[in-house]
Amino acid sequence: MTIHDIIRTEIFRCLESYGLFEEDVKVDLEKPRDPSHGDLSTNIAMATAKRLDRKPRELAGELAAKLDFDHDVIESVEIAGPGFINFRFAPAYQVDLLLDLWSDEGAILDMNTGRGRRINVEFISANPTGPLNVVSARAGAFGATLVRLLDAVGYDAHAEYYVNDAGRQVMLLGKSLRARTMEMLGHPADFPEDGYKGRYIHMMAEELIGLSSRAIQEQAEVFNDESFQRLTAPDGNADAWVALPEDESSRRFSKYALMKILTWQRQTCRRFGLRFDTWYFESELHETKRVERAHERLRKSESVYEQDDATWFRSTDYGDEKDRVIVRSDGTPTYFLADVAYHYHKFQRGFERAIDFLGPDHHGHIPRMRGAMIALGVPEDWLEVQILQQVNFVENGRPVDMSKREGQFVTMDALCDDVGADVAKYIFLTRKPNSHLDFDLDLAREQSNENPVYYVKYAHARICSVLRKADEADWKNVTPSTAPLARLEAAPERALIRELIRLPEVITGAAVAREPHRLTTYAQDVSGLFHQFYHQCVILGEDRDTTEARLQLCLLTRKVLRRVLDLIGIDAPEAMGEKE
RNA sequence: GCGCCUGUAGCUCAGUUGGAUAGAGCACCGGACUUCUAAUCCGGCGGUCGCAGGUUCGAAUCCUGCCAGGCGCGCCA
Repeated sequence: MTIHDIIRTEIFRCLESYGLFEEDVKVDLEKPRDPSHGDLSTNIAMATAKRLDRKPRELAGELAAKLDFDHDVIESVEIAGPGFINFRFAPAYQVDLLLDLWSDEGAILDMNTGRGRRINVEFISANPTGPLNVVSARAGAFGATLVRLLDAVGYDAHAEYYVNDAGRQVMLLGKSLRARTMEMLGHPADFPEDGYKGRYIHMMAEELIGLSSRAIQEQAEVFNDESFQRLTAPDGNADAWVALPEDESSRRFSKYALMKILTWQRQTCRRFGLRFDTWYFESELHETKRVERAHERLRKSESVYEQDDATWFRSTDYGDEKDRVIVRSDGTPTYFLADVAYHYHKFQRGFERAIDFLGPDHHGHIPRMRGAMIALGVPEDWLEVQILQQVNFVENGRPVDMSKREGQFVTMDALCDDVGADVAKYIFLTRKPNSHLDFDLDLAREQSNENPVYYVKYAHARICSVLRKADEADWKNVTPSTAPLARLEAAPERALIRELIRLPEVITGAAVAREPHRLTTYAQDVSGLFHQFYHQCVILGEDRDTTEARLQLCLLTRKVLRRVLDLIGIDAPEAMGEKE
């Protein structure tokens, strides 16, 4: 029985004498933001006053007098403000919570909301037509942290990256590379209209020209280790491809470009600390006939019709603005149909839920995709879409153009070079998913020493330092335990403890609400309270009992910070390096 | 025109899902290093929560209407 249950039960017992029962009223318990208002608070008196024709504050006083609790759990019950009833936990109860935190078993017990259910989280899924940009970086920070959060609360979360390797964009990429290569080889070549003009195409062409067909095959060998087996290098080399008929030539260049770009993208991801359980290739959907089968299954749902030689899905039945083509009049399937097949396969793979992180330019896809899933017989709430709003980067006081085609954009690698992966991840996770964010690159660079992330890292390093000093002073094998922790009564100590025991609630809340940014807010709060505690309370002091208790508090704080930084995906340093 | 998102301190953003006196960081002003690391701490300055109504004991939070900004409305992906 949690403390919430204990309090609720007791409130309901008292309410019976007013003729109110559990089915009549909802008892909300919440944590007051002001610590002087206690640890939990209820508005029950205000919520029922009207119905009982009473004054809220008077009713609160009456109820408070009737409530009877074990003093080892609830220390006091007070009324305040317009009619709040505030509960203050007994120190012994808080110590129990702290010790739960120390033993992983206890903490996990509280976090068992996932019950092992499989959940698929798809993020980034950038077109393989250029280096990953900062929008992908934001998605990476969110997606990876959400996966860790879901795992932390007992889900079996799966990180997935969808590779659109079958579309026209990849062909266009190949044609762009072909044109650049031919240019460099002194052949006249028309650069495709809307082709990719980025510098990376030049770099790729330059590198390619010197390569033998054997060297190209060797480049593909790096894929043997992971889930990239689908990728193979094209036969031959640049000289040979240029001599081929245009179609076949473009195909070879596309294949090569795809291989190179995915290699880059994966490297960038690794550098950013991102790991994917699956890289799912669109081409596989076509080869395995899943696209066709999805088509047929949709057809059976009777929400498909023919018009103007094309096949349409009646997505307006599901709230879409207009119906969508799934097979073009030339007989080829649309991207949408492949995407439907992909998501349906996700469902078939046994995930009880799928979360997609999408950019704001894709929000229009939600109704049609949801509709298609429902038409295929997938539960309505199976697909969950999180829209990550655009990142607007500002450099030299000007917005940075993000178009890949024009080749002017901030890459994820450049971001790592500038501010470091840790700082970038942390900053992305200080914003909630649907906030539009302006990221001033110049400021991020300049401020890298004044950045909030260092505040948190420093708190951790500071604890490590104190603990090293303690070790030298012969405090070995300190472990949190009941009696010393119960001695912590100074205000800064109580405030820190109060915050630490929120950990399970913060993790659960962040996971359930899909709001990883709550972690950075929490890390900031814990760090701040630790810094205050550090300044106001001498840890390694004269009194051995006090020292022991405070060292235990340090250990607990460090554990909490580590856990949170781990979830955010950044390093918890033992010591801070020299300031630049 | 329709749809989605956003509007909170000079700037960048939080605000525990409707609670009590709206909070951080940066910037600015003033203090604290002979000390367990000052990448820290303490104090100050700074607000018609875009505007106007509504819902109720109570609204930054919910509903409606405006205003402003971003994005989307292809047999592209």
